[in-house]
Amino acid sequence: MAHTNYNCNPGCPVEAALEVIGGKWKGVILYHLLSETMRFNELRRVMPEVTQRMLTKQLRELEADNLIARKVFPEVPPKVEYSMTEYGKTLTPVIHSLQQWGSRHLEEVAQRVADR
Amino acid sequence: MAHTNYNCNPGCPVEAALEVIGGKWKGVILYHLLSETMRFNELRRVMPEVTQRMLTKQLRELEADNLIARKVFPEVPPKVEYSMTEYGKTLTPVIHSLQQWGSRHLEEVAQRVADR
DNA sequence: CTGGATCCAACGCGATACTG
DNA sequence: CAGTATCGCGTTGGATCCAG
Repeated sequence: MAHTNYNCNPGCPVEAALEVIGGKWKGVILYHLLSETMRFNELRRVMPEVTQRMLTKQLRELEADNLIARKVFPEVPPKVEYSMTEYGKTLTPVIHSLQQWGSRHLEEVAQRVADR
Repeated sequence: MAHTNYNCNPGCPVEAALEVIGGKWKGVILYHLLSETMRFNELRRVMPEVTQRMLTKQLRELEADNLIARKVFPEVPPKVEYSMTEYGKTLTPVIHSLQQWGSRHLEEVAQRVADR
């Protein structure tokens, strides 16, 4: 289910992975959903700078790729929960290493600023 | 767990990481450069679908973020080598996990197709 | 609350031509 | 070989309104 152009030397693993999780906000979405199931507006709250339109779009794509599950509760007011699928959970090492590196990177950048 | 920064903004580690390596082709570029130093046209060859313009741009950004080094040889014809910086090499776990997951994902997708 | 539909500006990106 | 410059279009994505 390619959303960006699929045009790889057939079988580059990194390209294949980025094809699926390389969307602008997908990494962050997966990061949050790995820690807990969340509703639509909960996701908006932890990612304030993502517009509703974009959040919806990225969620749909992740769902189409079978990484997350969308569960609608037939209630009023509506309630929709997003959670990782079993397949999506296999991304744990990827997101985890991203988080680890990001943490150290934030320190690194802060250090560079402090040095000035 | 007790110290995880739940509220993502600002300073979400995953966002910070994606900020730097989330560019459309950066993951693939880093993947290749982690295995070996390469010249400009060598990179083009292993990533045929990336235009020259985009490759140049992404390389410049990675260089600005101190992840890769650009070494110009004052020769005719020109020769420019791109390599990982020491800091860039700290991305090894990230790229590695991406590659691992991508490999299994390719098998998964092939399996889905075979099932039909 | 959880979206879908529409309009429109911004710019990412490709194509092409040119240069040291 | 390794870029830079310019043009132009198509997509992205924000803002807004509407709906179940």
